[in-house]
Amino acid sequence: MPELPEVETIARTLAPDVLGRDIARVEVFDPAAPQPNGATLAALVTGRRVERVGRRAKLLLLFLSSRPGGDVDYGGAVLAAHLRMTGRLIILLPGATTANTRVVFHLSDATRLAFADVRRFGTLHAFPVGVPGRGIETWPFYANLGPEPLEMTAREFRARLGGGRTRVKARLLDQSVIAGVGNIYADESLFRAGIRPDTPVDAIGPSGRDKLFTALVDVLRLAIAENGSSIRDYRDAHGDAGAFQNHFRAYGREGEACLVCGAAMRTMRVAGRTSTFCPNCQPVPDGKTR
DNA sequence: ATTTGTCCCTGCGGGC
DNA sequence: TGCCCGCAGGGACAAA
Repeated sequence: MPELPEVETIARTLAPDVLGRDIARVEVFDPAAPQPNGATLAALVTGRRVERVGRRAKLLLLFLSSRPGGDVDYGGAVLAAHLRMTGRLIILLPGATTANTRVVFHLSDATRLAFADVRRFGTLHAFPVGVPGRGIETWPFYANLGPEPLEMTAREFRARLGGGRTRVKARLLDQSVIAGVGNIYADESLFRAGIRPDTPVDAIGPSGRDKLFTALVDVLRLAIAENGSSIRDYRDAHGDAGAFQNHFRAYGREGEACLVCGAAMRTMRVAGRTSTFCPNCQPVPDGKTR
């Protein structure tokens, strides 16, 4: 579930509770969560200090300090969490527990950071910094990520959308093209741009691409400002829901009236995902759309 | 070379 | 009321 705005929100709400603390102990309840395994991950992160909290695509990143005095000072480590569909990163208050806890990081001041995940699709990866061949840049998923949509130019977006008969929504969801866009924000930006999800990218001209880029950036910024979208599982690091679901114009509105023209919203399957659109405001392209 | 389908896993809501 | 089916925000992989 968590897409770019949700992970961004988690990073922001997590930072005050973890920055400057050391990771004292890692408690693994589900051996499948840490990659490649709990012992390796724990060895990489234990004893390090959280120096920065960041996000790349849908990955939540904890940048950890070097470990002077250790056997080998690797110059730091990076912990990367991917929450997939139902993962959560939650700061546990003293005595509190949370359901479906898979890993708990015990920090130096008794702060506990829990990684919980009902469906267990989420993963945790840890990488050393400064060790050739072992850094996060060697992780194919990470290495292949496209640029951040909020850090790219319209010109770059127009080019990266590419050509061919690939459907535009599939291209938007391709993390190697643009990083961090998922089903919700793809549908929302296509609706705002007036482009059907199954439009071949070939049929979208420069002005259509600019419109789509503007819509995407707007939607992502608004969603970040609203602390993300909480459909069911998503919560920030303190367990609070986001509010952007109250601003959806397309996602989840099948059968409801289009907020622009009143037509009944419809769904279709694109790139293996349900896609909601307005048959009137997002028409089938007649050749080259401008 | 792309692109679609299947699978990972659990829970929930709708339909019967 | 209760059961069953389909579907859910993502991505890896196999196969067409």
